[in-house]
Amino acid sequence: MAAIKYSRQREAIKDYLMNTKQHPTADTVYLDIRKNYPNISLGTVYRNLNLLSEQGEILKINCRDGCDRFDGNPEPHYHFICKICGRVLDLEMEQIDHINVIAGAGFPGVIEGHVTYFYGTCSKCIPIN
Amino acid sequence: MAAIKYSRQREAIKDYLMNTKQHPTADTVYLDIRKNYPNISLGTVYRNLNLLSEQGEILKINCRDGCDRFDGNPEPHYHFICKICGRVLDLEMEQIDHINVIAGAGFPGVIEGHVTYFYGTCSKCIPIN
DNA sequence: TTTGATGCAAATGTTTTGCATGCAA
DNA sequence: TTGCATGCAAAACATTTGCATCAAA
Repeated sequence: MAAIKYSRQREAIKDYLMNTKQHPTADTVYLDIRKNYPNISLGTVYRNLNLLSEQGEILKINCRDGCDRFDGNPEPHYHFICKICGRVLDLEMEQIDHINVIAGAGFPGVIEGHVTYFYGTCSKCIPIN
Repeated sequence: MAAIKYSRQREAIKDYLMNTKQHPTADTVYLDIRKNYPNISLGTVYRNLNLLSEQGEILKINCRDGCDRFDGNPEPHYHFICKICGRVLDLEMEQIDHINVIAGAGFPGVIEGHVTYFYGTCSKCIPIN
């Protein structure tokens, strides 16, 4: 197993993610980090985002709008995706692991977890009557 | 709005999906359809898969293994993805729409639905002791 | 000094698209 | 005839990777 060495680029990426409530794409991370590290490459951003999510330090969100998004909060939590503006928001709700039991009833395999996101209209996109 | 005209390619794709329990990728659909329609193009397969799923005649599944999969059964239902072999299986379980209510509590927007899949080990991949 | 990390560019894999032609209505 | 659908190839996109070089340990 390869030892992980410090890199200021990785540190900057983690820092950036921990200080935003947005759920940026890899490209957004790249563009923003580049303001402070003009020489950083997109490959490095991808490599570090993958490394950090494998290490459990960040979350990789598959929101299915074409590209992955990243969340600096590694605690398992649910997300909401606005179908109007596309924003990804954190939801403050309990874990709903009981649905694993529901899914497992009568299923011959082993259910280990679930991936869930909610969609709808966010407060900013609700039309004012 | 453009009228939709019959095409035997689209019919073959829909037929193929309705008669399989697999959840094939676009490329798999293409390769299999090509056995009967050697001249069909991948572009046509993609165009029709998108059209059919927009029409609600099939389901597009974002299983997060890089490419989308398709399901000839358009009724909402849940899927299980085996993390060992990657197979996508249908789950026979009730709709769990109560989780929308849980997610909506205290959330300022409107929750309209959720996307969920379960993962774990399928019966064929459970090691025999 | 050793070895992981970087920057760059090229490659990859999936999906979309432009366009001339084919075919349904 | 009209115009949607097709086949083909090129393009678009997100992501990964090979490699020489840089820097952490």
